[in-house]
Amino acid sequence: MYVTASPSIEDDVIVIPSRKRSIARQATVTIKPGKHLFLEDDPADLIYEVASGVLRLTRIMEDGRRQVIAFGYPGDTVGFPSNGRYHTDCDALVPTTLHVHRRSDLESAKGDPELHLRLLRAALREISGMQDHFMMLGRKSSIEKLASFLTVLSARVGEPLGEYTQIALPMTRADIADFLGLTTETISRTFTQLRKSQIIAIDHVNTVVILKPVALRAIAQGGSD
Amino acid sequence: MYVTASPSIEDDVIVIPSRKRSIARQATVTIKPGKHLFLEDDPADLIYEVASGVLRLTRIMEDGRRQVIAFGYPGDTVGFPSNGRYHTDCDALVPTTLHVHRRSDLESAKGDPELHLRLLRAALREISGMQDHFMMLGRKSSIEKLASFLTVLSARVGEPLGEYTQIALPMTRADIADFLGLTTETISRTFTQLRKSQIIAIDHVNTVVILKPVALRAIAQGGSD
DNA sequence: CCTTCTGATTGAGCAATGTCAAAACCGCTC
DNA sequence: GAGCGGTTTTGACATTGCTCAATCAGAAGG
Repeated sequence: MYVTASPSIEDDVIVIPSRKRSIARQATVTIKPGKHLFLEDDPADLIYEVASGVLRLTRIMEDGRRQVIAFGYPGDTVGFPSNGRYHTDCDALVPTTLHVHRRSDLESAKGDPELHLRLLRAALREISGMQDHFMMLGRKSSIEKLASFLTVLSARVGEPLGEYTQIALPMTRADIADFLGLTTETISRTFTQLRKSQIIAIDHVNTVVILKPVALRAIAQGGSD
Repeated sequence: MYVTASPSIEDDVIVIPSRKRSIARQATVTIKPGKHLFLEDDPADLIYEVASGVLRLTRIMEDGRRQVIAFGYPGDTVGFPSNGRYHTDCDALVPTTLHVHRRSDLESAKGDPELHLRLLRAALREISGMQDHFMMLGRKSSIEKLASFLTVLSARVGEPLGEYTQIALPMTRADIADFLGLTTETISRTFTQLRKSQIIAIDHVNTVVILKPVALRAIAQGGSD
């Protein structure tokens, strides 16, 4: 089903012992675009915190249908295990650096309680975010989905550009489609629709400027009736 | 937007100090059908483990669109907080008993590490389950969604009935629809379709018998091409 | 037993989104 | 700067699932 020749972490990733001596086992990793950090069903020995860059977490059905579970931005924790295994594939969209934690340190009762608590908080944040995503996947129209996506990204990683906010999109239209449960064609058409109504401008294919954030948010929440 | 006259827990729920003295603060609660355990944005002081019964976790948009986030069956943990608040409404479909934990005990670093770890495990299990649900919401057809739903329920709470498996459905068609991102009409039509192809039998509206579990699973995973 | 109410089913038509195909665009390499 | 491969955009058409509406079924109460 899935790629079975699981690459060892070492193939793709450079592990650098961290300078920080306060937390003994912490280390830093860098990963190049397109390279996998882990695959579904790999034993989940390591848990990662994104320090810089963007990750893509995906699941794939036997017939090739794909769902992008999440994009991992700085501050996000990825690699939550279940039954000791990863439950998504994970690769990098851009050069990405990560902090690494050994699962055994975090999950066992004897580990650093501070770290322990951080993992729990991250998991709870993750659950909350996923619940938002449910509403989006299950109940929103294509334009509401895309508007929601851009609104969230804007708040999270938007950069001021004059009086507007600019967003870099390191993922393809197909990635966005698989994240929102749509097709690339629908994503493309919906971008065009938002552009024509002057709510966004598309500078480059991968660079969006939000011209009317209020209107965008209104659409995201279904206020376009 | 949401019901603002938040009922205090005491209105709906009877808290009984637990007999188990080993875990000081644990208590048991019972809740009647239709009664709310908590509402979205309530301060999340308590975390619950379902002991018996079924809960429904929902989120509602301003315009009334609803997403059922999950059904809480025995063994499930509900009430994961984020920023100290609940992020869904939660009510009971049938009489339900729950074990109660104070959040402060679980989340702070000083709480019982054993319990602490159980909460983390529950959160990780939750994340894993939600990831499955993403694929379902984003990428499956209506019949695949319903087949997946019945397959999961069958494994989780199916009861043998002769050589077949019977499933009780304490939720309405509308609940199933809002769980799967469909409408009641589509759910109804899809049930009919599965019944006519002899894969399930509908004994009572709320009681389904799985006649061909293999076929059902095949449909659930997209094997109906 | 009859009425009533709510939820479930079925039908007909429609709208949103998917599919298939072609064209345009962008970044590379030669 | 011409050619190439992959991505994006656009168009025409098909299909899935939704909307609106009618009917049906089952539970509760008089």
